[in-house]
This record gives sequence, structure tokens and C-alpha cells, in this order.
Amino acid sequence: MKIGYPCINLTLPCKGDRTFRLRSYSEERLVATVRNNLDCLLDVLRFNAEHELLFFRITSDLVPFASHPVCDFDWQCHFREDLARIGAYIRNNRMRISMHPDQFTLINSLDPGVFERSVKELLYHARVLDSMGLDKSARIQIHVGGVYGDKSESIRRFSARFKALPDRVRRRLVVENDDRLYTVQDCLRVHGETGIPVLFDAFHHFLHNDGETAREAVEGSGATWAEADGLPMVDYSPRRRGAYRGGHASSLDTDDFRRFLKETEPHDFDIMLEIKDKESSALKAVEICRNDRRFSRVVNEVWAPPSPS
DNA sequence: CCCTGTCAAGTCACG
DNA sequence: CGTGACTTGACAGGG
Repeated sequence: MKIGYPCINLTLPCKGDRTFRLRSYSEERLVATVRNNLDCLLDVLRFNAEHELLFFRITSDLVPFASHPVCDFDWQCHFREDLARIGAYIRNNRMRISMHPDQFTLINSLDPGVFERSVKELLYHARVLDSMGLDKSARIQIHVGGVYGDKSESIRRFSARFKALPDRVRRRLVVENDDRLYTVQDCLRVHGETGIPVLFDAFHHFLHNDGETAREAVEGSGATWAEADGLPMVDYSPRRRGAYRGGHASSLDTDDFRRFLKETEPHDFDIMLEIKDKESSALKAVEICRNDRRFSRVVNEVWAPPSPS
């Protein structure tokens, strides 16, 4: 099990997700911003390595407007060495990486233009990971998309579109259950049609499910990951007490986290803590796993399949 | 320098 | 049919 947090670090002074307004786009502005973001990313990764946080989500804002028509700059070439250096650092420290394009990326959209823009956005994400020389355990997670009045048809459309995606995108894509439309069960149907691994989001599952326990959902989604895909990825946010819905709680509820770990034993996975205070909660999680012998997974050990005995 | 309206992109629920 | 939620900060223009 590796423990991580998404996109930004609140301890360090640098900001790794700097962007700017489309109106103020210029090549100089882009280069300066990407320069800043890459430098900061390496700082954050160093911080993570020092604190045994080996799972990290790289922000989609690393290269602002990378998939927008306004951007005709060859950032991959210009920043080749920086990207390669970051990738080497990730590999040397056995870090796990994910990326998560935002809600505008919809490969099952009825609108061909939306689909087209989504492919460009996915290609951008794949290029970031490719430029870093990361293997296919570095994943890009998206939701299934819209329902458009017919979920089965929309799942079929997702699957058909998926099969036609560029290989560099297809090999990294995973689907995540969302909080209103597609449950873990729905994602498993997508897996059945495409073979895509299913990323389990515990918070979304709590808000939207088909009656199965978190344990069952972890087992079902976990079985969709082949060895070359890397360990299953799980997103976890604390449920906010008293609020049925609402955003992520501001800090880790250690009791709830312990309960989740206990409930899902002995299944191993890498866990992303999507919590407002970022690395602060992730560090708490590392402490919990290290100091509590009741938990069977070993943090940051190289994973091996459970022995049959 | 401070204030504040607005920011690339989509979909669904709600009133 | 129009607006807000999703999630949230910070960019950038105007005073």
C-alpha cells in the first residue's frame, strides 16, 4: 500500500498548479508557467519521498491550455529534459502516479465536439506521463460520463469510443465510480465490455451505490486490475458527519479511516486521500498504518500477490 | 494596492 | 428554461 494526496502541497511555498486566463495566453507566459510548475512538482516529489508519501496525483494544470487550440507550442520537446528528470525521480523512488482530467472530459458525450476535445485532453495527460517515461501503472482516471437518458446505451457508447482511442491513452485509462450517475456496479459493466480497470472511490460509493458494502466494492473493483496495471487505486475522503452531501471534510477522520482499512483487509491497494488539508492528512494516514499492527498491509513495501496458503 | 467579478471545457437536478 | 452544483482559488481588470 502506498499513501498519497492529490495535486498540491500546502507545506511548501511553491505553487505547482499555476495557470492564467485564456485571454492572456502567450508563449512566454506558457513557458514561464510550465517552468514554475515543473520546478515545483520536483520539490513536491522530494518532500513526498522524505515523508514516505509514495502516491501522488499530478495536476491537470501542469501545462495550462495544453489541449486547447490556442496552444501550438511543443512543450514536450521544450521541457523534455525536465520531464525526463522528474520521471527518473519518480521511478527511482518507486512512486505511483495518477492524473485526473476534470469533468469536461467525457468520451461518451452525444456531442461529437465534446468527444473530440476530450480525446485531445486525454492525449495531453498521456503525453505528460509518457514524457516522464512512466510505465502503465501510472494511470489516468475519468468517470464514465453522462447518462443522456439511457445508461445502457451510454455505457455501450463509452465502450465503443474507448476501443477507438489512441493506444497511449487506452493503456492508461481507468474508470472511477461517481457520486450521482455511475456506481461501482455500472463501472464493472464498463470493465466487462472494455477490460478497463475500475478505480474505487469510497466517498462516492457512500453517496451512490447499489447496496453492496465497501468491502464488496473493493473486491469487485480490485479484481479488474491485472498485474501490469499496478496495484488497484482507491480514492478515499472522510464522510462528513451530519452532512449527507457536501464536499470533502477538511481533515482526516482517523476513526473512519481505521474502520475502512479494517473493513477492506487483507486487500492491498494504493490509496489517494482526497482531503482539503492535503499532505497533512496523508501524513496522519501513514502514521496510522505504520503504528498500528492490527493492519495487515505494509506501507510502501513492494507488493506481492497473497500466497495461496 | 485592494477589491471583486470571473474563469476553457459539460451534465444533471431543481425551481 | 435558466441557474447552481460539482470544487475553490486566484487571475486580472478596474478603481
